[in-house]
Amino acid sequence: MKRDVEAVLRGLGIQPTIQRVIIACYVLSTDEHPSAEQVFAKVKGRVPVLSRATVYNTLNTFVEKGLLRELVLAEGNVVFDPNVGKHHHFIDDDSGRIHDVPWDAVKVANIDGLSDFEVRDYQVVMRGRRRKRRR
Amino acid sequence: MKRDVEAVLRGLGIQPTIQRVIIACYVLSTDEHPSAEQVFAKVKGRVPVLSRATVYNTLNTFVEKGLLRELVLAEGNVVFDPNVGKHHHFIDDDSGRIHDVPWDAVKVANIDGLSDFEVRDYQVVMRGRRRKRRR
DNA sequence: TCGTGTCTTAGAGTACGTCTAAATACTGAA
DNA sequence: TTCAGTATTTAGACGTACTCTAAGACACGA
Repeated sequence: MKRDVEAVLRGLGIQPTIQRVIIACYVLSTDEHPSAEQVFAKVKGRVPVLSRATVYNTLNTFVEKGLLRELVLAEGNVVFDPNVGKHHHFIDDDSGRIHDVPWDAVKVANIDGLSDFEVRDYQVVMRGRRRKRRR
Repeated sequence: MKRDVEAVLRGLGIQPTIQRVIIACYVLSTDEHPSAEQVFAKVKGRVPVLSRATVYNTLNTFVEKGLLRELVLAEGNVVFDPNVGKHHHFIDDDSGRIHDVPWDAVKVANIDGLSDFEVRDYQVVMRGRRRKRRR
């Protein structure tokens, strides 16, 4: 795991320091959408010392290099999404948790028909209740 | 204008104080999507004294009562939208400005087909460049 | 080994927003 | 009108998320 991550970072031109590798290991393996503070809390124990500034710097670097995507969907904080492919988002009213929705699950038509806007990127943002899994 | 706004506020069960009327006049007449700080800056001059807390309280009250909608789309701050009907949003890469996109300009299909989620509300969020108006 | 540039650190600084306690304004009843 | 109770506003303290700064640690090539 660590090996792979190191290679990925190097491939993006990011020097794989201990801090960066550990942060990357965490954010790339979780299927949550953690905020910088959550990352800080999770990763802090796994490394001798770690400053808040490093976490913020590292996450921002990852976003710049395309390893992560930054999402601003809910109030109060920016979260990071290891899934950089095209997909939509669903936000649970109860828990506030963000879930990925596959690109093809929802169809959007006529984006190109807008006369005033040249759309580079888009997504559907949904809010509501998560349905109980039927078994 | 002031008269109308007073009536609207009263209709929603909001006591129309001077501060609230002036704030409402501003946010309801702008076609921007101002943040609380912007509202504070704009409105400050028009009333003898006005505290930051009042602006935040008032805007939150307006949202609760359905006069405004709160949007969290772009980094850094919550903005308020006087257009409470269904519509989509476009965010200009260059200026960061948010533009409304009519509900019918874009078609979304299969929202109801999602098996895991019960969608209460949704919108398409687009990013890109605003096209120069052709004349 | 040395030197240069990169990275990390702690803590100060900033921005946005909420909370508190006190002062003021409004309301309805007598 | 007067009064009491409630609602609203105020200044400033507080909280949280995030960025900046200056100094030290580290990495790597000559």
